Amino acid sequence: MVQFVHPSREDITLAGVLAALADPMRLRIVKSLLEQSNDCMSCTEAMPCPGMAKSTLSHHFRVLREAGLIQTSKQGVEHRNVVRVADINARFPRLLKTILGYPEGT
Amino acid sequence: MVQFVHPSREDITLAGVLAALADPMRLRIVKSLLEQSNDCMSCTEAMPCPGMAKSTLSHHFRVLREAGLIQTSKQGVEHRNVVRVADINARFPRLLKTILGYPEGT
DNA sequence: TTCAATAGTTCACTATTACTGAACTATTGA
DNA sequence: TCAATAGTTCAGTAATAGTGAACTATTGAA
Repeated sequence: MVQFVHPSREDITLAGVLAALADPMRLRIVKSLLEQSNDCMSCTEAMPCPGMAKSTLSHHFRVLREAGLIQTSKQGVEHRNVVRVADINARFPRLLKTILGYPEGT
Repeated sequence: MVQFVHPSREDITLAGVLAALADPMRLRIVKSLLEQSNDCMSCTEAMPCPGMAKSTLSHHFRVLREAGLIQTSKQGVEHRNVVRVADINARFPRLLKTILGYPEGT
């Protein structure tokens, strides 16, 4: 049985969030998730580039999860991921909106 | 003769800036620099914690410099560092103010 | 029930990056 | 010219990232 590690809201650190977002792949994953109507996607749906290895993708999701940026829950055979918008906004107001507002590839 | 590498404004990347700030030491260095009246300090003046090795400090300044966050110029025997506020604000509006606005240790 | 397919994780290995002591360069002042 | 100061560079170790291979868990079909 797989158990996911999700830090509580107060354990989310600025350094952790910045480090997690300081990677183009992960930034794109978070953007993809937020562009969904329900903010919810499986890991492969949110894959930033086609050829990427499954284990690499899994690694990026784990980094985002352990930084407190996303919440992962198992639904059937796939994992549904949601950005923890409320938690991040409570802890670091305007941070998400600011960082994700810049155009792709900057 | 020591030559410093400073990226031009358009070469400053979001990932680079976030990675540079995703370290408590470097975040404190940038905060220190901005709290100065002239935003200008030598490396040792901006040292985030007393016992830190000189080479580690130098390393952190280099990361900040190569990310485009600070500009370093030699004045006499010491190096004066300035935060490139205009460049960062032009490239990533509100980013600096947002990130540096959170209380210490978050 | 059993077997195959799918989604994702974990392991193990290599490759890159970070930290720091030691040695070095450059400037100033005695 | 010599010593002191500020900081860099080098080299070695420690930590972190990327990925193929093997594994777990769920679903659906024979």
